Amino acid sequence: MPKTYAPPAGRNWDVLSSQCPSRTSLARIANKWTAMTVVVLDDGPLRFGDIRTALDGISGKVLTDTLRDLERDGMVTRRSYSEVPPRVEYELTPLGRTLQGPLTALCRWAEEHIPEVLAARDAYDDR
Amino acid sequence: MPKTYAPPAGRNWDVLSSQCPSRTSLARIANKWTAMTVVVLDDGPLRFGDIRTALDGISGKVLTDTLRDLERDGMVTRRSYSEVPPRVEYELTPLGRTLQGPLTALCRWAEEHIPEVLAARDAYDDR
DNA sequence: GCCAATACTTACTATTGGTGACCATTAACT
DNA sequence: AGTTAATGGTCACCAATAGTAAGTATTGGC
Repeated sequence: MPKTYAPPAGRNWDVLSSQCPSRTSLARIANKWTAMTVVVLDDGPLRFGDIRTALDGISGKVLTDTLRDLERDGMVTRRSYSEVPPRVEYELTPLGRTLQGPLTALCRWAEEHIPEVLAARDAYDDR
Repeated sequence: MPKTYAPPAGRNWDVLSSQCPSRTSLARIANKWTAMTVVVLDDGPLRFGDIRTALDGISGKVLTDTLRDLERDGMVTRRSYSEVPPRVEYELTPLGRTLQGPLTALCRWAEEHIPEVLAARDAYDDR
């Protein structure tokens, strides 16, 4: 029987409580590389190298770490084919797909509101 | 005349491009403290100390840094009253309020899906 | 004169992010 | 036979960021 989890007795899960495991989970998903990775995995499985290219500027180590963390938390699956050169594909799980809405929204926000943000920064730095 | 910004010629803003300023902005908002701060500022202005209490576990320095960055990017306003002891209130700007939807969704996701995440971690660590 | 209260600084340490070099494997060239 | 290229990593290292703990300024109340 698989283990199931419930919040601490008499409470609900609450990211605002420093003891709550949901806060650790928030820390993982509220991260630029996580957001970009999930967005990029939107159209089906991708190979490691393709993700690396799509995420323009990410280092191999950081991408490995990001994908492993996402895999551990059940958001992506890793499929490795015994070929040479090696081929490894990553794909969102159903759980991972539930993140696409919120994380895509974040990326869009950054793109849509960047003019206001840049203007605000100028104003602040000019004071 | 206030400065206005447009994306690089012939392109749109794109967080996936490492040169695009929207990626810096994504890095700021895709952050656990930013998310929690925006969520907590939902009901009107709050004092520094109240935010600190609500964010259970954040240090003074990190909260100061977070709030200053949000202020610089035009998402919160800081109002300081000349009293002793000092009183400083922080409030979301209209721009900051447009972040509430996406960031509240992230926090909720963390709370709602934490049982699945914990189960996935167990499964991964048991392999 | 001393303490409490608040919103910070400052100096320090720990953790994370990021870089560049290297590795194992085998097909395709020269 | 030796060399090159491709892929998905790892490793040792350095830089940047997050976090900790102590200190500062101000002044009303005791």
